[in-house]
Amino acid sequence: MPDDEGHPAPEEIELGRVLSALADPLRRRVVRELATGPDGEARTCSSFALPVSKATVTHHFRTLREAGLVRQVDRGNSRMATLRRADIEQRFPGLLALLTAEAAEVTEQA
Amino acid sequence: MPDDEGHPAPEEIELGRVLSALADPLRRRVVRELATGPDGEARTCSSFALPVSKATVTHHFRTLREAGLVRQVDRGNSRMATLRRADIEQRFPGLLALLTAEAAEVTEQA
DNA sequence: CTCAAGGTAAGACGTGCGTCGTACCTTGGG
DNA sequence: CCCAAGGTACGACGCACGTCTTACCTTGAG
Repeated sequence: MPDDEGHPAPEEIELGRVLSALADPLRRRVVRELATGPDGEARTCSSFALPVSKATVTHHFRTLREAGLVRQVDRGNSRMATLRRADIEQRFPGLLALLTAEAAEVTEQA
Repeated sequence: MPDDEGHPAPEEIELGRVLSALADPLRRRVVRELATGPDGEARTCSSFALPVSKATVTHHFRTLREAGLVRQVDRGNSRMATLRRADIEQRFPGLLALLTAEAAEVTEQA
């Protein structure tokens, strides 16, 4: 298992940390976008166009990574982030569905 | 609908507020105990024996109430708290199960 | 009636978190 | 080779949150 810097093992993922991570709207938005997209999708941090500075983006992704929600792997120039869908689903079944449901709400509020 | 002081309507319950409320271990413990117990169970704030002062207990229950997780009704001398199980389940299906699952973990960690 | 018990309100205090700017590192593209 | 682009590290700042103490209110019990 190479390069697991700050990535908790599946059984080490704690509910408290996950909930704290998801309490922030920006982080929830990241997870939501990843959960809505195809499985295994890898995106760069900057591709989410969060309305904050680079440093803050790094901070949020570290929080998501240390909570066990996202996996980050170096890919040359940039760092790709993927949703740990299976791990999350196994540990907290239905959690991701709650987030995507919120997305639907926001969308249909027109 | 009498005495809805600070109790959001079912459709007003926001995921962000709920997650923030559940990010605190003490509040999670309260909801967990209520979720584990029988439906409609009403308990006083003090019956949870939280390791904090009375004022802090009041603060936590206000947070839970304003998030829409708990309903508080005056009953003479004290104030009874009940879990809004149906509302939560309708709005965020599976959420309570995640909390009770955490309880199982903590229990079986012997 | 009187009082203890349960809760609340208001204010204070420390810590944590979200945010930023700056400096720095790495790497692929020209 | 060189540089812009993507990220990170560090330090700072402000605000929100968890906590407490104190004072106060309400109500059932004796």
